Amino acid sequence: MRKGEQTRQEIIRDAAPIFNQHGYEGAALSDLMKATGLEKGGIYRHFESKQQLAAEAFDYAWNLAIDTRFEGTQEISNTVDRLKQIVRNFRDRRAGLVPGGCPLLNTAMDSDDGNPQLRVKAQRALNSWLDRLRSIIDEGKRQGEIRRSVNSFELATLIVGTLEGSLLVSRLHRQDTARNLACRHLEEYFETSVRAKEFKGRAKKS
Amino acid sequence: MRKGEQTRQEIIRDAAPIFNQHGYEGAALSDLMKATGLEKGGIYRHFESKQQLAAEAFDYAWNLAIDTRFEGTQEISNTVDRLKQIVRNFRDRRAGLVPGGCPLLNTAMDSDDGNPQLRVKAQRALNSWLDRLRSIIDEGKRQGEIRRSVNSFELATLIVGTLEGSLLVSRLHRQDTARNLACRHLEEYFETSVRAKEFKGRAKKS
DNA sequence: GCGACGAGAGACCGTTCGGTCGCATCTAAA
DNA sequence: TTTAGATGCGACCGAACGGTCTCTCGTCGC
Repeated sequence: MRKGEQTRQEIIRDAAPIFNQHGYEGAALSDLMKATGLEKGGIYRHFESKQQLAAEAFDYAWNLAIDTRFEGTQEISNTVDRLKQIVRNFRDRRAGLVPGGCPLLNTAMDSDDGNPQLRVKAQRALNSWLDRLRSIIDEGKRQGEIRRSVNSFELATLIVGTLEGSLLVSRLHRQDTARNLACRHLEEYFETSVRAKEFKGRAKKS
Repeated sequence: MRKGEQTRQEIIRDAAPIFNQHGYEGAALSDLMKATGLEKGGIYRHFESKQQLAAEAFDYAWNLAIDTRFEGTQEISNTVDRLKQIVRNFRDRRAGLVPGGCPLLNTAMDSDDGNPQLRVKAQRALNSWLDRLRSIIDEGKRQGEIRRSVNSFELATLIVGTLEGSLLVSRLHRQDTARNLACRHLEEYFETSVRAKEFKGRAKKS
């Protein structure tokens, strides 16, 4: 019983990059066999279908990604600075992740037509990410660090959209320019339009 | 000779939505046969491979998209207002496009691993889009409508990244919120950080 | 109206797909 | 050491894949 569970986890770990790089359809069982070093029967012993394996591989990849993006941010007391660190994490911390880029971006596109099971997983992943950002923004508003005029849902959506979009352009261009640009833009935006102003000036725009 | 060329164009037109919705691998020949109403031999009479058909279908879809996004913008003399109209076009003008969403976004993701031919096409499409935006921004700088401090390449990249990212989130969420938000954000950004402050004499309403 | 050729059909090809299953082997508790 | 259940192998399956080729039919210049 012990050995089996260990093998199962290894399969997930080895299969995740394949799914993340090639997509669900593009990840052939032969690829998964090569990556895991197992034969077909060895894989199907632990998963009842390719779908199920893909689902667990996505969870593995996404958890790794989301943990990395929020890494070392809990200690930052000021919420605006915390948001800035999250943006910087998105830009800088790419080591240790599952190869193939953001699992959310990949799976969202991959499952857009067909594959409802993976699509639901991607939607939940997006929502969980948005929720974590929203709660930070709401906390900031409560603490007076973020302007009351800021809509937390809208800001969270803007952050996610901007970051993921820059990722797409960066990947197509094969260079980091777009990602760096988006991060700088967001940090600037946080300072000019999100962070609550001290009493020296009056907030004038939304 | 005439009949053949007409059929060829019809195949491209009918195949484009299939490729745009399902991706290259996901678009099976049987799907293309159903969409075109032709048998296998009828399709291969006009295209020497699935690859070639996919490439031409992408060109068709992308030209339609890019034309629509710049539709009715040449007449706008002020460059900042022109940029704003492009953003609005991106948000609003979705009728008449090839179904399945932005061909650039789709093909970029689809060809990220493997399929170098389509990837090159996507890269060129991105560059052509960026170049058209850059030339507008440069024109604006020359005419004093856009601040000299603005880097045209960076602004163009930011616009594209923000728009495409919002598209992704919108599609995953199955609602337009993210797209509308991104457009509003960009328009605001144009006014606060792009439009030159001095010459407000030629302010033009949209 | 005829003949030549362009156009399309569809049977056929080898390969690969996801998935199954009987069997050999390994593991670990008694 | 024994042994029963856990684990993994790989031949096998039907379906679907992209692609080829021959043959028939429709179109169009003469």
